[in-house]
Amino acid sequence: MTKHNILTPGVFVNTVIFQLINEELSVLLTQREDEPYKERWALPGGPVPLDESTQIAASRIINNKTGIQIKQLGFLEQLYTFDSIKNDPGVPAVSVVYMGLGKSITPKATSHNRNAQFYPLDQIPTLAFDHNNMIEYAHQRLKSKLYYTNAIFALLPKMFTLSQLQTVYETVMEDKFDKRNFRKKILSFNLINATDEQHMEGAHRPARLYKFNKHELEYLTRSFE
Amino acid sequence: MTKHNILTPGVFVNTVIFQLINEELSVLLTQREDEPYKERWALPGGPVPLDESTQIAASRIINNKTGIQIKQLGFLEQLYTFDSIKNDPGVPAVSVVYMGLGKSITPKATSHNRNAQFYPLDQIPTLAFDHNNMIEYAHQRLKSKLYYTNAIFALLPKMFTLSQLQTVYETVMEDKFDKRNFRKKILSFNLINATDEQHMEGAHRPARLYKFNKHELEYLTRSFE
DNA sequence: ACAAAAGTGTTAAGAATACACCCATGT
DNA sequence: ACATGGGTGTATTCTTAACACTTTTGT
Repeated sequence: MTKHNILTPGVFVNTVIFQLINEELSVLLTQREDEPYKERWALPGGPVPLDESTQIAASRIINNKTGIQIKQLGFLEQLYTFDSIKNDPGVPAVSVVYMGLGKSITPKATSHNRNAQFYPLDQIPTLAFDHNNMIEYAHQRLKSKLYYTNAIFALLPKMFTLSQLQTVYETVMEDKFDKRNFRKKILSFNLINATDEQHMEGAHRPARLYKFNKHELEYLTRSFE
Repeated sequence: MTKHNILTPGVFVNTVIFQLINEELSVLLTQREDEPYKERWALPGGPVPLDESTQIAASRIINNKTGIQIKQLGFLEQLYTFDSIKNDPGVPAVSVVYMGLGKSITPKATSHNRNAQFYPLDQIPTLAFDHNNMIEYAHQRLKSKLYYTNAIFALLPKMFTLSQLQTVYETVMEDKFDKRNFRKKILSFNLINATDEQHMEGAHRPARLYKFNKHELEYLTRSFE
Protein backbone atom coordinates (compact mmCIF):
# COMPACT_ATOMS: atom_id res chain seq x y z
CA MET A 1 0.00 0.00 0.00
CA THR A 2 1.40 3.37 -0.93
CA LYS A 3 0.89 6.52 1.03
CA HIS A 4 -1.85 7.79 -1.23
CA ASN A 5 -4.53 6.19 -3.24
CA ILE A 6 -5.79 8.99 -5.39
CA LEU A 7 -4.54 9.87 -8.84
CA THR A 8 -2.31 12.91 -9.07
CA PRO A 9 -1.23 15.02 -12.05
CA GLY A 10 1.67 14.04 -14.25
CA VAL A 11 5.05 15.58 -13.47
CA PHE A 12 6.96 17.32 -16.25
CA VAL A 13 10.00 19.53 -16.37
CA ASN A 14 10.66 22.39 -18.70
CA THR A 15 13.76 24.53 -18.98
CA VAL A 16 14.27 28.18 -19.84
CA ILE A 17 17.85 28.52 -21.03
CA PHE A 18 18.98 32.07 -21.68
CA GLN A 19 21.91 33.15 -23.74
CA LEU A 20 22.95 36.40 -25.34
CA ILE A 21 23.09 36.35 -29.10
CA ASN A 22 24.16 39.56 -30.81
CA GLU A 23 23.44 41.47 -27.65
CA GLU A 24 19.92 40.10 -27.48
CA LEU A 25 18.64 37.93 -24.69
CA SER A 26 17.56 34.68 -26.31
CA VAL A 27 15.81 31.53 -25.20
CA LEU A 28 16.38 27.97 -26.28
CA LEU A 29 13.31 26.43 -27.94
CA THR A 30 12.61 23.11 -29.57
CA GLN A 31 9.99 22.19 -32.06
CA ARG A 32 7.56 19.57 -30.86
CA GLU A 33 7.43 16.26 -32.67
CA ASP A 34 4.26 14.88 -31.12
CA GLU A 35 0.71 15.82 -30.37
CA PRO A 36 -0.55 17.91 -28.76
CA TYR A 37 0.89 21.05 -30.31
CA LYS A 38 2.77 19.01 -32.88
CA GLU A 39 5.22 21.23 -34.84
CA ARG A 40 4.73 24.09 -32.37
CA TRP A 41 7.80 25.64 -30.76
CA ALA A 42 8.13 24.98 -27.05
CA LEU A 43 10.52 25.00 -24.15
CA PRO A 44 12.61 21.84 -23.96
CA GLY A 45 10.89 19.49 -21.57
CA GLY A 46 9.30 16.17 -20.93
CA PRO A 47 7.95 13.82 -18.31
CA VAL A 48 9.90 13.01 -15.18
CA PRO A 49 10.46 9.28 -14.80
CA LEU A 50 10.10 7.62 -11.41
CA ASP A 51 13.80 7.14 -10.92
CA GLU A 52 14.96 10.71 -11.61
CA SER A 53 14.84 13.90 -9.61
CA THR A 54 13.37 16.84 -11.44
CA GLN A 55 16.79 18.45 -11.78
CA ILE A 56 18.37 15.32 -13.23
CA ALA A 57 15.45 14.95 -15.58
CA ALA A 58 15.85 18.56 -16.67
CA SER A 59 19.53 18.04 -17.46
CA ARG A 60 18.96 14.85 -19.34
CA ILE A 61 16.12 16.31 -21.38
CA ILE A 62 18.09 19.38 -22.37
CA ASN A 63 20.85 17.14 -23.53
CA ASN A 64 18.55 14.75 -25.40
CA LYS A 65 16.57 17.43 -27.13
CA THR A 66 19.19 20.03 -27.87
CA GLY A 67 22.56 18.32 -27.54
CA ILE A 68 23.56 20.82 -24.85
CA GLN A 69 25.45 19.49 -21.85
CA ILE A 70 24.54 20.81 -18.45
CA LYS A 71 28.19 21.58 -17.83
CA GLN A 72 28.04 24.18 -20.58
CA LEU A 73 25.64 26.22 -18.47
CA GLY A 74 26.79 28.71 -15.86
CA PHE A 75 24.00 27.55 -13.66
CA LEU A 76 20.64 25.86 -13.59
CA GLU A 77 18.15 26.44 -10.84
CA GLN A 78 14.54 25.73 -10.13
CA LEU A 79 12.28 28.59 -11.10
CA TYR A 80 8.67 27.75 -10.34
CA THR A 81 6.15 24.96 -10.69
CA PHE A 82 3.30 25.69 -13.01
CA ASP A 83 -0.01 23.89 -13.00
CA SER A 84 -1.26 22.91 -16.39
CA ILE A 85 -3.79 25.43 -17.54
CA LYS A 86 -7.48 24.70 -17.64
CA ASN A 87 -8.12 24.12 -21.28
CA ASP A 88 -4.86 22.52 -22.14
CA PRO A 89 -4.94 19.31 -24.08
CA GLY A 90 -3.41 16.30 -22.43
CA VAL A 91 -3.55 14.98 -18.92
CA PRO A 92 -3.57 17.27 -15.89
CA ALA A 93 0.03 17.98 -15.01
CA VAL A 94 2.45 20.13 -13.15
CA SER A 95 5.53 21.47 -14.85
CA VAL A 96 8.59 22.10 -12.71
CA VAL A 97 10.49 24.77 -14.59
CA TYR A 98 14.24 25.26 -14.35
CA MET A 99 16.12 28.33 -15.50
CA GLY A 100 19.64 28.18 -16.87
CA LEU A 101 22.18 30.64 -18.22
CA GLY A 102 24.86 30.03 -20.78
CA LYS A 103 27.17 31.60 -23.32
CA SER A 104 28.35 30.57 -26.76
CA ILE A 105 26.35 27.39 -26.75
CA THR A 106 24.98 25.92 -29.92
CA PRO A 107 22.21 23.35 -30.02
CA LYS A 108 22.97 20.25 -32.06
CA ALA A 109 20.46 18.13 -33.87
CA THR A 110 20.00 14.88 -31.97
CA SER A 111 18.19 11.67 -32.61
CA HIS A 112 15.36 12.89 -30.39
CA ASN A 113 14.84 16.22 -32.01
CA ARG A 114 14.55 17.83 -35.37
CA ASN A 115 14.93 21.40 -34.38
CA ALA A 116 16.37 23.39 -31.54
CA GLN A 117 17.38 27.02 -31.66
CA PHE A 118 17.74 30.20 -29.68
CA TYR A 119 15.09 32.83 -30.24
CA PRO A 120 15.58 36.45 -29.19
CA LEU A 121 13.02 37.36 -26.55
CA ASP A 122 11.16 39.74 -28.82
CA GLN A 123 10.81 37.22 -31.61
CA ILE A 124 9.35 34.34 -29.71
CA PRO A 125 6.31 32.88 -31.42
CA THR A 126 3.23 31.58 -29.66
CA LEU A 127 4.44 28.48 -27.91
CA ALA A 128 2.84 25.26 -26.78
CA PHE A 129 1.03 25.18 -23.43
CA ASP A 130 1.71 28.29 -21.35
CA HIS A 131 5.38 28.35 -22.18
CA ASN A 132 5.27 32.02 -23.12
CA ASN A 133 4.29 32.79 -19.53
CA MET A 134 7.10 30.68 -18.22
CA ILE A 135 9.61 32.66 -20.23
CA GLU A 136 8.23 35.94 -18.99
CA TYR A 137 8.41 34.69 -15.43
CA ALA A 138 11.99 33.53 -15.96
CA HIS A 139 13.00 36.85 -17.42
CA GLN A 140 11.63 38.63 -14.36
CA ARG A 141 13.47 36.30 -12.07
CA LEU A 142 16.69 36.77 -13.99
CA LYS A 143 16.34 40.53 -13.72
CA SER A 144 15.96 40.37 -9.99
CA LYS A 145 18.80 37.92 -9.62
CA LEU A 146 21.08 40.45 -11.25
CA TYR A 147 20.15 42.90 -8.50
CA TYR A 148 21.35 40.79 -5.66
CA THR A 149 23.73 38.19 -7.09
CA ASN A 150 26.71 37.94 -9.44
CA ALA A 151 24.67 35.75 -11.82
CA ILE A 152 25.73 37.82 -14.78
CA PHE A 153 29.03 35.96 -14.97
CA ALA A 154 27.13 33.08 -16.55
CA LEU A 155 26.17 35.18 -19.55
CA LEU A 156 29.60 36.56 -20.39
CA PRO A 157 32.70 35.04 -21.98
CA LYS A 158 35.84 34.47 -19.92
CA MET A 159 37.21 37.88 -20.80
CA PHE A 160 35.13 40.91 -21.60
CA THR A 161 35.30 44.68 -21.68
CA LEU A 162 33.47 46.93 -19.26
CA SER A 163 31.36 48.19 -22.11
CA GLN A 164 30.29 44.66 -22.95
CA LEU A 165 29.46 44.03 -19.33
CA GLN A 166 27.40 47.18 -19.14
CA THR A 167 25.56 46.27 -22.32
CA VAL A 168 24.65 42.88 -20.91
CA TYR A 169 23.27 44.44 -17.75
CA GLU A 170 21.34 46.94 -19.80
CA THR A 171 19.96 44.27 -22.10
CA VAL A 172 18.75 41.95 -19.40
CA MET A 173 17.49 44.66 -17.11
CA GLU A 174 16.01 46.70 -19.93
CA ASP A 175 17.51 49.86 -18.53
CA LYS A 176 20.35 52.30 -19.25
CA PHE A 177 23.19 53.25 -16.93
CA ASP A 178 25.67 56.07 -16.82
CA LYS A 179 29.04 54.80 -17.97
CA ARG A 180 31.13 56.37 -15.25
CA ASN A 181 28.77 55.41 -12.44
CA PHE A 182 28.41 51.89 -13.77
CA ARG A 183 32.16 51.38 -13.77
CA LYS A 184 32.59 52.80 -10.32
CA LYS A 185 29.88 50.56 -8.95
CA ILE A 186 30.83 47.33 -10.64
CA LEU A 187 34.43 47.73 -9.56
CA SER A 188 33.34 48.43 -5.98
CA PHE A 189 31.71 45.00 -5.82
CA ASN A 190 35.05 43.29 -6.42
CA LEU A 191 33.45 40.79 -8.76
CA ILE A 192 35.85 41.37 -11.61
CA ASN A 193 39.54 41.92 -12.07
CA ALA A 194 41.38 43.75 -14.80
CA THR A 195 43.67 41.61 -16.92
CA ASP A 196 46.58 43.10 -18.83
CA GLU A 197 45.04 42.07 -22.10
CA GLN A 198 43.23 44.34 -24.46
CA HIS A 199 40.48 43.95 -26.92
CA MET A 200 41.23 45.71 -30.19
CA GLU A 201 38.43 46.09 -32.61
CA GLY A 202 37.34 48.87 -34.91
CA ALA A 203 38.69 52.32 -35.42
CA HIS A 204 38.93 53.40 -31.82
CA ARG A 205 40.87 53.04 -28.65
CA PRO A 206 41.34 49.44 -27.51
CA ALA A 207 39.49 48.30 -24.41
CA ARG A 208 40.97 46.62 -21.38
CA LEU A 209 39.71 43.08 -20.75
CA TYR A 210 38.35 41.97 -17.41
CA LYS A 211 37.44 38.60 -15.94
CA PHE A 212 35.23 37.42 -13.11
CA ASN A 213 37.02 36.27 -10.02
CA LYS A 214 34.20 33.87 -9.07
CA HIS A 215 32.29 31.49 -11.26
CA GLU A 216 29.74 30.37 -8.74
CA LEU A 217 26.60 32.18 -7.74
CA GLU A 218 27.11 34.58 -4.84
CA TYR A 219 25.06 37.20 -3.16
CA LEU A 220 26.18 40.79 -3.54
CA THR A 221 27.10 42.73 -0.45
CA ARG A 222 24.63 45.39 -1.46
CA SER A 223 22.09 45.51 -4.23
CA PHE A 224 22.94 46.57 -7.74
CA GLU A 225 21.25 49.86 -8.72
CA MET B 1 -3.59 8.89 -26.17
CA THR B 2 -2.09 11.23 -23.68
CA LYS B 3 1.02 13.24 -24.26
CA HIS B 4 3.18 10.90 -22.26
CA ASN B 5 3.25 7.23 -21.64
CA ILE B 6 5.72 6.87 -18.83
CA LEU B 7 4.93 6.87 -15.17
CA THR B 8 5.77 10.03 -13.27
CA PRO B 9 6.08 10.72 -9.55
CA GLY B 10 3.08 11.51 -7.39
CA VAL B 11 2.29 15.17 -6.79
CA PHE B 12 1.84 16.39 -3.23
CA VAL B 13 1.56 19.78 -1.62
CA ASN B 14 2.83 20.83 1.75
CA THR B 15 2.45 24.15 3.49
CA VAL B 16 4.70 26.08 5.82
CA ILE B 17 2.46 28.48 7.73
CA PHE B 18 4.28 30.92 9.97
CA GLN B 19 2.85 32.86 12.82
CA LEU B 20 4.31 34.70 15.77
CA ILE B 21 3.42 33.27 19.14
CA ASN B 22 4.81 35.06 22.16
CA GLU B 23 7.33 36.78 19.95
CA GLU B 24 8.56 33.47 18.59
CA LEU B 25 8.30 32.50 14.96
CA SER B 26 6.20 29.35 14.88
CA VAL B 27 5.16 26.84 12.26
CA LEU B 28 1.92 24.97 11.89
CA LEU B 29 2.36 21.20 12.15
CA THR B 30 -0.03 18.29 12.13
CA GLN B 31 0.42 14.83 13.46
CA ARG B 32 0.21 12.11 10.85
CA GLU B 33 -2.56 9.57 11.09
CA ASP B 34 -1.29 7.09 8.55
CA GLU B 35 1.80 5.21 7.55
CA PRO B 36 4.48 6.00 6.70
CA TYR B 37 5.61 8.08 9.64
CA LYS B 38 2.40 7.41 11.49
CA GLU B 39 2.15 9.63 14.62
CA ARG B 40 5.09 11.73 13.47
CA TRP B 41 4.65 15.50 13.25
CA ALA B 42 4.69 16.90 9.74
CA LEU B 43 3.80 19.89 7.63
CA PRO B 44 0.15 19.89 6.62
CA GLY B 45 -0.07 18.33 3.18
CA GLY B 46 -1.44 15.67 0.96
CA PRO B 47 -1.83 14.48 -2.60
CA VAL B 48 -3.04 16.82 -5.34
CA PRO B 49 -6.12 15.44 -7.09
CA LEU B 50 -6.44 15.68 -10.84
CA ASP B 51 -9.05 18.41 -10.74
CA GLU B 52 -7.23 20.85 -8.45
CA SER B 53 -4.35 23.23 -8.96
CA THR B 54 -1.56 22.90 -6.42
CA GLN B 55 -2.57 26.18 -4.80
CA ILE B 56 -6.21 25.16 -4.46
CA ALA B 57 -5.14 21.82 -3.08
CA ALA B 58 -2.88 23.57 -0.58
CA SER B 59 -5.74 25.75 0.64
CA ARG B 60 -8.16 22.90 0.91
CA ILE B 61 -5.70 20.70 2.75
CA ILE B 62 -4.81 23.38 5.28
CA ASN B 63 -8.47 23.82 5.96
CA ASN B 64 -9.20 20.10 6.19
CA LYS B 65 -6.29 19.30 8.43
CA THR B 66 -6.12 22.34 10.65
CA GLY B 67 -9.45 24.12 10.35
CA ILE B 68 -7.66 27.25 9.15
CA GLN B 69 -9.25 29.18 6.31
CA ILE B 70 -7.01 30.54 3.64
CA LYS B 71 -8.61 33.95 4.12
CA GLN B 72 -7.11 34.09 7.58
CA LEU B 73 -3.64 34.19 6.05
CA GLY B 74 -1.96 37.41 4.95
CA PHE B 75 -0.63 35.59 1.97
CA LEU B 76 0.20 32.21 0.57
CA GLU B 77 2.78 31.74 -2.15
CA GLN B 78 4.63 28.94 -3.78
CA LEU B 79 8.02 28.33 -2.22
CA TYR B 80 9.80 25.48 -3.93
CA THR B 81 9.22 22.01 -5.26
CA PHE B 82 11.10 19.28 -3.46
CA ASP B 83 11.82 15.88 -4.87
CA SER B 84 11.19 13.06 -2.47
CA ILE B 85 14.42 12.00 -0.95
CA LYS B 86 16.17 8.80 -1.86
CA ASN B 87 15.42 6.57 1.04
CA ASP B 88 11.97 7.82 1.81
CA PRO B 89 9.22 5.29 2.21
CA GLY B 90 6.34 5.56 -0.20
CA VAL B 91 6.15 6.18 -3.89
CA PRO B 92 8.49 8.59 -5.68
CA ALA B 93 6.93 12.01 -5.44
CA VAL B 94 7.41 15.72 -5.76
CA SER B 95 6.15 18.04 -3.09
CA VAL B 96 5.13 21.53 -4.12
CA VAL B 97 5.55 23.59 -0.98
CA TYR B 98 3.63 26.77 -0.27
CA MET B 99 4.53 29.31 2.37
CA GLY B 100 1.92 31.34 4.23
CA LEU B 101 1.91 33.99 6.93
CA GLY B 102 -0.75 34.63 9.51
CA LYS B 103 -1.54 36.18 12.85
CA SER B 104 -3.75 35.16 15.73
CA ILE B 105 -4.87 32.01 14.04
CA THR B 106 -5.76 28.92 16.01
CA PRO B 107 -5.96 25.47 14.52
CA LYS B 108 -9.17 23.61 15.25
CA ALA B 109 -9.52 19.88 15.49
CA THR B 110 -11.30 18.62 12.41
CA SER B 111 -12.74 15.33 11.31
CA HIS B 112 -9.60 14.71 9.26
CA ASN B 113 -7.12 15.43 11.94
CA ARG B 114 -6.40 14.69 15.54
CA ASN B 115 -3.74 17.21 16.19
CA ALA B 116 -2.59 20.48 14.73
CA GLN B 117 -0.52 23.07 16.50
CA PHE B 118 2.04 25.80 16.10
CA TYR B 119 5.58 24.94 17.15
CA PRO B 120 8.20 27.62 17.78
CA LEU B 121 11.04 27.23 15.28
CA ASP B 122 13.52 26.17 17.91
CA GLN B 123 11.28 23.46 19.31
CA ILE B 124 10.42 21.61 16.16
CA PRO B 125 10.88 17.88 16.48
CA THR B 126 12.20 15.59 13.78
CA LEU B 127 9.47 15.61 11.20
CA ALA B 128 8.28 13.16 8.58
CA PHE B 129 10.04 13.11 5.19
CA ASP B 130 12.36 16.09 4.72
CA HIS B 131 9.93 18.55 6.22
CA ASN B 132 12.58 19.99 8.53
CA ASN B 133 14.49 21.10 5.45
CA MET B 134 11.42 22.64 3.97
CA ILE B 135 10.92 24.76 7.07
CA GLU B 136 14.50 25.92 7.02
CA TYR B 137 14.17 26.84 3.37
CA ALA B 138 10.94 28.71 4.08
CA HIS B 139 12.51 30.64 6.93
CA GLN B 140 15.33 31.74 4.66
CA ARG B 141 12.88 32.84 2.03
CA LEU B 142 10.82 34.72 4.56
CA LYS B 143 13.91 36.55 5.78
CA SER B 144 14.80 37.67 2.31
CA LYS B 145 11.25 38.69 1.55
CA LEU B 146 11.40 41.08 4.47
CA TYR B 147 14.37 42.74 2.81
CA TYR B 148 12.60 43.70 -0.34
CA THR B 149 8.87 43.55 0.35
CA ASN B 150 6.33 44.71 2.92
CA ALA B 151 5.47 41.08 3.77
CA ILE B 152 5.77 41.80 7.46
CA PHE B 153 2.26 43.21 7.52
CA ALA B 154 0.98 39.65 7.40
CA LEU B 155 2.54 38.81 10.75
CA LEU B 156 1.24 41.78 12.73
CA PRO B 157 -2.17 42.68 14.11
CA LYS B 158 -4.16 45.57 12.65
CA MET B 159 -2.65 48.02 15.11
CA PHE B 160 0.77 47.73 16.63
CA THR B 161 3.47 49.78 18.26
CA LEU B 162 6.80 50.57 16.67
CA SER B 163 8.50 48.49 19.31
CA GLN B 164 6.35 45.51 18.42
CA LEU B 165 7.14 46.00 14.76
CA GLN B 166 10.84 46.17 15.49
CA THR B 167 10.66 43.04 17.60
CA VAL B 168 8.99 41.15 14.78
CA TYR B 169 11.68 42.20 12.32
CA GLU B 170 14.34 41.23 14.79
CA THR B 171 12.75 37.87 15.50
CA VAL B 172 12.31 36.83 11.91
CA MET B 173 15.62 38.23 10.71
CA GLU B 174 17.50 37.04 13.77
CA ASP B 175 19.19 40.40 14.09
CA LYS B 176 19.09 43.52 16.27
CA PHE B 177 18.48 47.08 15.16
CA ASP B 178 19.06 50.47 16.70
CA LYS B 179 15.74 51.89 17.86
CA ARG B 180 16.14 55.38 16.45
CA ASN B 181 17.50 54.23 13.11
CA PHE B 182 14.82 51.58 12.79
CA ARG B 183 12.07 54.13 13.30
CA LYS B 184 13.59 56.57 10.87
CA LYS B 185 13.89 53.92 8.22
CA ILE B 186 10.54 52.25 8.61
CA LEU B 187 8.78 55.61 8.49
CA SER B 188 10.72 56.59 5.39
CA PHE B 189 9.21 53.62 3.54
CA ASN B 190 5.71 55.00 4.03
CA LEU B 191 4.36 51.56 4.78
CA ILE B 192 2.70 52.51 8.03
CA ASN B 193 0.68 55.39 9.38
CA ALA B 194 0.35 56.62 12.91
CA THR B 195 -3.13 56.38 14.39
CA ASP B 196 -4.25 58.59 17.23
CA GLU B 197 -4.74 55.60 19.45
CA GLN B 198 -2.39 54.46 22.13
CA HIS B 199 -1.44 51.20 23.66
CA MET B 200 -1.28 51.35 27.44
CA GLU B 201 0.27 48.49 29.21
CA GLY B 202 2.61 48.23 32.17
CA ALA B 203 4.23 50.85 34.28
CA HIS B 204 5.59 53.05 31.55
CA ARG B 205 4.71 55.61 28.98
CA PRO B 206 1.96 54.48 26.58
CA ALA B 207 2.95 53.74 22.99
CA ARG B 208 1.42 55.16 19.87
CA LEU B 209 -0.31 52.64 17.64
CA TYR B 210 0.38 52.39 13.94
CA LYS B 211 -1.25 50.52 11.09
CA PHE B 212 -0.17 49.38 7.64
CA ASN B 213 -1.54 51.37 4.76
CA LYS B 214 -1.36 48.40 2.38
CA HIS B 215 -2.39 44.85 3.03
CA GLU B 216 -1.12 43.34 -0.17
CA LEU B 217 2.41 42.32 -0.94
CA GLU B 218 4.47 45.13 -2.45
CA TYR B 219 8.08 45.63 -3.30
CA LEU B 220 10.00 48.20 -1.29
CA THR B 221 11.52 51.13 -3.09
CA ARG B 222 14.85 50.24 -1.57
CA SER B 223 15.96 47.29 0.46
CA PHE B 224 15.52 47.08 4.19
CA GLU B 225 18.83 47.06 6.08
C1' DA C 1 41.76 65.13 -39.75
C1' DC C 2 38.07 62.75 -38.44
C1' DA C 3 35.08 59.21 -36.57
C1' DA C 4 34.31 55.94 -32.99
C1' DA C 5 34.34 53.85 -28.67
C1' DA C 6 37.40 53.84 -24.29
C1' DG C 7 38.50 55.97 -20.40
C1' DT C 8 38.31 59.19 -16.43
C1' DG C 9 36.77 62.80 -11.59
C1' DT C 10 34.01 65.98 -8.94
C1' DT C 11 30.12 67.68 -6.67
C1' DA C 12 25.69 67.32 -4.40
C1' DA C 13 22.02 64.81 -2.34
C1' DG C 14 20.38 60.97 0.07
C1' DA C 15 20.96 56.90 3.07
C1' DA C 16 23.16 54.40 6.72
C1' DT C 17 25.39 54.31 11.09
C1' DA C 18 26.70 55.45 15.68
C1' DC C 19 25.31 57.22 19.72
C1' DA C 20 22.48 59.17 24.96
C1' DC C 21 19.07 61.32 27.20
C1' DC C 22 14.21 62.84 28.51
C1' DC C 23 9.08 61.37 28.88
C1' DA C 24 4.84 59.32 30.67
C1' DT C 25 3.06 55.94 33.26
C1' DG C 26 2.08 52.42 37.42
C1' DT C 27 3.44 51.04 41.79
C1' DA D 1 10.83 58.30 43.88
C1' DC D 2 11.84 54.73 41.09
C1' DA D 3 11.46 51.33 37.49
C1' DT D 4 9.92 50.49 32.87
C1' DG D 5 9.59 50.88 28.15
C1' DG D 6 8.39 54.99 24.76
C1' DG D 7 10.13 58.50 22.35
C1' DT D 8 13.48 61.76 20.05
C1' DG D 9 18.19 64.45 17.03
C1' DT D 10 22.75 65.16 15.30
C1' DA D 11 27.15 64.34 13.22
C1' DT D 12 29.82 61.26 10.23
C1' DT D 13 30.47 58.19 6.66
C1' DC D 14 29.09 55.90 2.66
C1' DT D 15 26.38 55.54 -1.54
C1' DT D 16 24.10 57.29 -5.39
C1' DA D 17 23.32 60.46 -9.17
C1' DA D 18 24.26 63.92 -12.35
C1' DC D 19 27.28 65.45 -15.59
C1' DA D 20 31.58 66.45 -20.17
C1' DC D 21 35.86 66.05 -21.91
C1' DT D 22 40.33 63.64 -23.28
C1' DT D 23 42.59 59.35 -25.20
C1' DT D 24 43.71 55.92 -28.56
C1' DT D 25 43.02 53.78 -32.52
C1' DG D 26 41.87 52.87 -37.91
C1' DT D 27 40.86 54.95 -42.09
